[in-house]
Parts: sequence; C-alpha cells; structure tokens
Amino acid sequence: MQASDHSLEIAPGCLWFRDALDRAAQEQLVADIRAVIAQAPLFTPRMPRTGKPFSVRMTNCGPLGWVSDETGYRYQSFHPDTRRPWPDMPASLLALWAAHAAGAPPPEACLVNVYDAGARMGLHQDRDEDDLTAPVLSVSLGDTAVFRIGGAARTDPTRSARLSSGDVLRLGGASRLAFHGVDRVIAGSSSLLDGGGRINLTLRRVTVSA
DNA sequence: TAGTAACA
DNA sequence: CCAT
Repeated sequence: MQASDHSLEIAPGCLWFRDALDRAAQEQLVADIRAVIAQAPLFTPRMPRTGKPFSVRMTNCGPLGWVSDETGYRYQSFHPDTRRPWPDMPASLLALWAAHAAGAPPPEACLVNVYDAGARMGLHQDRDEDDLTAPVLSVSLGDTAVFRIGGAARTDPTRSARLSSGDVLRLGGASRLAFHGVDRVIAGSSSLLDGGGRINLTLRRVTVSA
C-alpha cells in the first residue's frame, strides 16, 4: 500500500484520499475480492417492499454482510443464497482500515458492490450500523465513478466528485450520515478490471464495541 | 426512499 | 429542451 498524505475534505468530515493505492495494491485487492466472490457469489439485492432489483450486484466478506430484499435492509452473518458464512476479510482490507481509519474498532463488514455497464446507485445514507461513530471507508477499483455527496438531509445541496481507481474515501464525523450515491460509471476509464466496470468496497464497523 | 417514474 |  502507498500512503497518501494529501487528502481533500469534499464535505465536512468526508476525506478523499486520491491515489491512496498504487497499481500493485489495487491488483492485490482485486485478486482478494475475486477469491471472495468465488466463495460468496454475487447476488442482486432487491428493494424492500417493492422487490425492485438494484442495478449493482453485491457480496460481502467479514463476520457480517449487508443484504436487502423485500423484508428490508439488514446485516446478517451468512450469504442470502448459499446460507454459508461470509468469507474472511482479507488482510489487505484490514491493513487498509488500519491505514485510513486508525483508532476505530475493527471492521466487521466489507460490502462489495460490482458496477457493470450502466449500473448506478441512488442517493442514500449508510445507517444500518449500530455503531455510527466509526467511519465508513470506500475504496474505488476500476472505472471512474461520478460520485455525489450531500448532507444528512436528503434535500441538502450535493456536489459531485469523480472517484478514480485507487481512491479511498472516508465518511466520518458530520458526513457519516451524509446522503451519497453514484450517478454513473465512465466506461473505459480504467484498465484495472478485465471487461471493464467498477468494484467498490465499503468497510464498516457494525456493532458497538465494548 | 441503496428503486423508478412522473411532474411542476 | 434540459435539469431538478
């Protein structure tokens, strides 16, 4: 991993570490995530109540994983289709947390979001964690995302930022409950992933530590 | 309300 | 017509 001293605060409490990961570190993460997907296949989450599918596919690693279906959003310890426990969190991700979320209790969930061509993510808050004091770390791999972030209210003004492969974003403090999403992914903007697309990793602490 | 469409 |  390559330490990035330079960070930009794009919203209060939201730190953008550009080029935090060099190419080798990105390739290591991709290899680790491929291994996770081999154990815990990508699934298509659905909206609570309506059952409308997301355009991104997901999986998780770590003791807990985020899932969504007609029942609602939740964290659970097993894959929704295979019913098997989520794979262990790779050392590369634990190192990333140590480097960019120092002082926070260990991460319990890494949500893997796979954006194929045309996939988007509507504006939302990460608020299903019991521990809302720990930051959320977001890692961008592959094609550039046109990311949007606002404030804690849905109607707050938003700004956009292009998140490139290797960027790390930390949502903490006042931005921990900021609405955010991905307007679109710029096809062909990265050579990291065979076949293109984008992988986003979000590392979260879920339970309140003693 | 992590979805979309419709509308002012 | 486009953006919100």
